[in-house]
Amino acid sequence: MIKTSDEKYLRAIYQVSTSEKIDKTTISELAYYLDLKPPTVLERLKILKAEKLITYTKTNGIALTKTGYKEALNVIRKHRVWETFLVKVCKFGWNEVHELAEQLQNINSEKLIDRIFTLSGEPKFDPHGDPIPDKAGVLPTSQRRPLLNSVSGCKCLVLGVNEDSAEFLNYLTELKIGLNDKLYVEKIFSFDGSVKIKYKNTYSAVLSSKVAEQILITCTKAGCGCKNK
Amino acid sequence: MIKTSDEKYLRAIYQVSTSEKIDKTTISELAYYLDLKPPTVLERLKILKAEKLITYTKTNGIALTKTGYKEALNVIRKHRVWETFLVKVCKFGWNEVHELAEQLQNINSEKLIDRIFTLSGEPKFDPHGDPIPDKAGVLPTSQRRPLLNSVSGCKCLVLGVNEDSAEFLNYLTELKIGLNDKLYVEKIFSFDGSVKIKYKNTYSAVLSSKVAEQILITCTKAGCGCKNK
DNA sequence: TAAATTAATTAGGTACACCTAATTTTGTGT
DNA sequence: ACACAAAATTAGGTGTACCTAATTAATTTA
Ligand SMILES: [Mn+2]
Ligand SMILES: [Mn+2]
Ligand SMILES: [Mn+2]
Ligand SMILES: [Mn+2]
Repeated sequence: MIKTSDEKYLRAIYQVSTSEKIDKTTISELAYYLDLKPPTVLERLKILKAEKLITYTKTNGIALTKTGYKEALNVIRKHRVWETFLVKVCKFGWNEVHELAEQLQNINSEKLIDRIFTLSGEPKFDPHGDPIPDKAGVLPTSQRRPLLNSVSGCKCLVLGVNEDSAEFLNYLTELKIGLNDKLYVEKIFSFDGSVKIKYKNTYSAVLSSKVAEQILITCTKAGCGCKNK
Repeated sequence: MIKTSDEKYLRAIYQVSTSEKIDKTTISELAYYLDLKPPTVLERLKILKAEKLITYTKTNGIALTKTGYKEALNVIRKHRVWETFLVKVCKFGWNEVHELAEQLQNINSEKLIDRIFTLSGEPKFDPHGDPIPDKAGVLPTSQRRPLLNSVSGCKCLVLGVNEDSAEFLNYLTELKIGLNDKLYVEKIFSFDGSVKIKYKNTYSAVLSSKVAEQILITCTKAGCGCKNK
């Protein structure tokens, strides 16, 4: 049986290893993500390895085994289903749910998750646009890419964010940018890569490249020539 | 700040000390209720005492202080609100929710409990008929007493049960006895105190005194002479 | 009231999830 | 190739929540 503590690590390993900017999943990356010290993480990894949930070699770093991946996706499912429930049913803001979902994700009842999932309208994506795996561990697909790689004149739809942090989401909320909003890319400043956008008729903003990198969009203008990925 | 572990003990102390059949709340009673050994409980009680959440003297046993009582009722509230949500909104059976609510009761978010409470229809009583304290810690009242103390000819309404255990609730469910059902007391066998009831037009059953003791009812027949309490 | 029983307490563990400091291994730049 | 920096590992803690076995105190019961 997989323990609460295992779940935390498996989710972290999944998140770190699917993150764009990290090539190899190392102990120090994991420790940073989990806000723990490397020896603590190493100790637990040895157990996960013994449980055959991960493999770990110096050359390839940390990777999930088939079983480990299955378990990781199950935790991801629980986390994202709870987040969706909190936003859709309980009317929380998308910036308020991540930490709470981290508590709720280790409640141990498949039946409960099923009911919460139904109550939330059987969602395919969570409030941050992240795909929710089905019970078999299959992720729905969507072609999303960072707003950063757009060209001026592009018309986009916001499909998600790369960051869950309340800090970042608060910022977007302040700018009145949310999931499924339409953005018009007015200009890209090649100097620093910042992006000027217009949206919701009256709003406009200049987003730093750091912010534009975190906003995931899909281009809705046919053949606009924006570089995908 | 009150910890998860404190909450568990405070709820237990409340439950044991309000239980009819236990006169003094002792370490061994608590240990039995919590399924722990006495030294473990004693150790924790020392901390709770230092935190001024309980008082403990050999003569009076364990008692909650004002603060401790406040906290205990808050956990009780969370537990019972979750149970109600699980039954009313998630369509669980009343026999399936206690253990799950024990996990959920330590989720730390007042806002979440408020939303769950609203979604459940702002209930005053949980699925077992137990009163849900309001946010100020005030319990709604209802005059309930064991079915055991009835007289033949009595007409009763089931308002609750003394036992949460799945085992007991399964038994009642099998007999088709549930909350708010009307029972007609046909006969009391003075030999062993068992109670013959008729209900739902077609059903009838003989309940042992042990069972009748756990079913809480209110008498709906005026002046039927049944001994209250 | 003395003996027997039961409850409370003390003493001294284990397992787990974390830590710091020290050492060893690995990777990089010149 | 060598020196330096970064990452991994080892060694040896801490605090918390539990345990058993032994002792002491309090209650019953004879
Ligand atoms: Mn999240
Ligand atoms: Mn999310
Ligand atoms: Mn309960
Ligand atoms: Mn209940």
